[in-house]
Parts: sequence; structure tokens; C-alpha cells
Amino acid sequence: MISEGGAASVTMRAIGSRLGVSRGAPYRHFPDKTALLVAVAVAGFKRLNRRLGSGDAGASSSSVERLRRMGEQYVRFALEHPAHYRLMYGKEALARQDQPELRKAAGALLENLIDVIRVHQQRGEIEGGDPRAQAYVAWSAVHGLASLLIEKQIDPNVDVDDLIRQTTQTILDGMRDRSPD
Amino acid sequence: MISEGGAASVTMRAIGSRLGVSRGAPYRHFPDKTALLVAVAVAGFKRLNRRLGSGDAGASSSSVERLRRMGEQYVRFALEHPAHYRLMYGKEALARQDQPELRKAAGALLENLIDVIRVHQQRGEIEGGDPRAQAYVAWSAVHGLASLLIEKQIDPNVDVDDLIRQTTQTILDGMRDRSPD
DNA sequence: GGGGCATGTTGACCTCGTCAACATACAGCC
DNA sequence: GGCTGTATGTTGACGAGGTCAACATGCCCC
Repeated sequence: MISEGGAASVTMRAIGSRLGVSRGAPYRHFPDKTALLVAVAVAGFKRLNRRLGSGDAGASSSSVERLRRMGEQYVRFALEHPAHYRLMYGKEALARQDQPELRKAAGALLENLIDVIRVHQQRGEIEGGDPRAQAYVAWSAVHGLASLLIEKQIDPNVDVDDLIRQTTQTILDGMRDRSPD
Repeated sequence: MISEGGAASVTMRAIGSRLGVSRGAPYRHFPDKTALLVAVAVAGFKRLNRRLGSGDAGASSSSVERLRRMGEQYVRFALEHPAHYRLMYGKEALARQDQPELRKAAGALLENLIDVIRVHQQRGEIEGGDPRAQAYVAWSAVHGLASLLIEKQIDPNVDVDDLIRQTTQTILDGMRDRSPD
């Protein structure tokens, strides 16, 4: 429903009729609309997480290449499921309060990224320092790009593939180990 | 009102009473709620643009430093006005339709960034290539960082200043001209 | 067979965006 | 001064939507 008509089209009543039940039925499964949306958002994070992890198969290839591919998959996920992605990050649609489940799901994503970065640090491919901080930097870049693309802030004439590649490459170049200078 | 109670607290009726008028009064000035929010968002872009431009004064200092400061100011703006910033980018809260005024305001920001990047390219401080693409990369990084910080996706124990510095520095390192290698 | 739980239904209430009909007041013109 | 038009504000009403309470129903397990 999100992808069909945007988040605004997701109403408790519409969900009910979509499932052939009454408007009150969803309240037997979720305390309120926010909880339902949080559940959907959490599912999105798990989906994204699985997708990023699946790239592990090609871990044998050039190592930094794997990080690059993760970034690429990240942005591609957002482009394929824009409304879902927006929901995952848009606190606005959800409650003002922190949603522990959401935080946990997003946290899992971050931890995976940190692990990968740590591996590459140990191989000396990217500079040392707090892997968490580096994960945030990389995450910021791909999330920002995904967000700008989704919100149509980027000139549609630009080649998206090139832009994704250039973004991930720039980040990796910036993180490349320069200590042996 | 946005910063006080979140975007959800902004209702036409509340705006009216806040101004001491009736609920219908705002409709004499804006065709609908979306138009009003777009106007607020546009004002936000102008404000942000002005802030980024004001750094020009220190253009005499280390040149790349100016780009770094722009990024820093960008993120800082978002942190100071989180709800406003969210509104500026959150298409969700606004209409599904493209808002030409909003696009123009965001476009002006981009053009300024492109100009600055072009200058630094000419000085040979960052690598050549399409300045627009590089602007997008830089924009993605700061926007992503701002977004993650605002949405509280980043561990509050992390030193925000350090993270901002590291992000901008990584991007600049990644864009640094390596052609004379 | 009966109690309890899970699930679904419906009526009702409140908030909100929005519009139409109506009021008012001020500016500019004769 | 009086008239007229426009800008602005007010109020009633409508429909959509989130939510709750009271009520129904069907199934599992003892």
C-alpha cells in the first residue's frame, strides 16, 4: 500500500478493507497505527540487512570492492522501495517517541557495517581509528545519497549508477590508509 | 510550532489560535496546508543558504578549509533546527506533487555548492571531473549525516563535532586531486 | 459441555482539513 | 461624506481518519 499510494494512503481503515475485515480489526494486532508502521519499518531494516549481507558471497573478490558493493546495494534498495525506505527513517511519520525495536533493527545494520570495516582495517586497506566512526561516515554517505535520490533532489539527467559509484569510491578513497606515507 | 511540538502539532486550527484568529483565517493566505508548509520549507532553504554563504568571509583562510566549514555549518544548521530541516526534505509531510518553489530553493543551494567546488577544482585542490557530480557526493555526505543525527540513529556517546569533522575530512580526502601521482 | 481467549464488528467521539455563506473593515473614488 | 470593492476574518458543516468501548463469534482446552 505504501508503494502504491504513498504513506498517506495507509490508513487503518484502508488496511482493514484491503484484508477484507473491518476497520477495527487491525487494533487486535497492533495497539495503534504507529506500532503497525514501526513493525513495517523494522521488517524493512531486516530486508535491507539481509540484502547487504548477501554480498558476502563475493567476499573473495577484491576486498574493498565488497564495501563498494554494499554501498551500491544500499542505495539500490532505497531506489527500489522508496516509500518503505522513507518510512524506515522518517521519524515524522512515526511517533515522536523512540521506538526501541526500530533502534535495534537499525543498530543491527550498523553493527554489520562496523564488522566489515574492521576486517578491512585489519587488512590495512583502510585507515585505522574508530571503526564505528568510519561506519557512520560511510553510512551517512549512502543514506544521504539514497535520501536525495528518493526525494528527487538530484537532477534526473545525472546517471544514477555513475553517481552511486562515484560516491562510494570517494568515501573509500577518503578512508584509504595513508599512514605509510 | 514545529520545533516545539513536532510537525504533527502543526495544524491549521492551531496556527489560527496561535495567531489569535480563527481556524479559517489561514486559508486567506495559503490555499491549503501543503502550500503553507512548502512556504516554511522554502524559507528554511533560504536561511540555510544564507548561513552557508556567510562563511565566504573567511575565504582567505585555507581554501579547502572553507569547504569543510560549509559542511560543518550545514550539519550544524540541521542540528539546531531539526524539525525545520526534516520538513525541508521530507516529501512525506508535503504533497506528493513536485513543488517548483521548493525545488528552486534547494536548487539554489546546490548551485552555490557547485560554484565553490569549481573554484577549488581550478585551484587544483580537488580533482577535476563534473563539479555537479562532486557536489552531489558532498551534499549526500552532509545531508546523510545530518539526517542520521536528527533521527537519532547515531550513538549519542559519539562526539558529534568529531564526527562532523571526520565526515567532511573523508569526503575532501576522497576528492583530493591525485592526478599528479 | 463450558469457560476463556483470540478475533472481528459496529457505534460513537474527537480531531483535522476544507469549503461555503456570511460579516466586517479599510481604501480609493465620486 | 457616501459608495463600492477587496482583503480579511468567522462560523457552520462535511467527510476522512484514529481510536475506544460494547458487543458478537468461533475455537481450544479442560
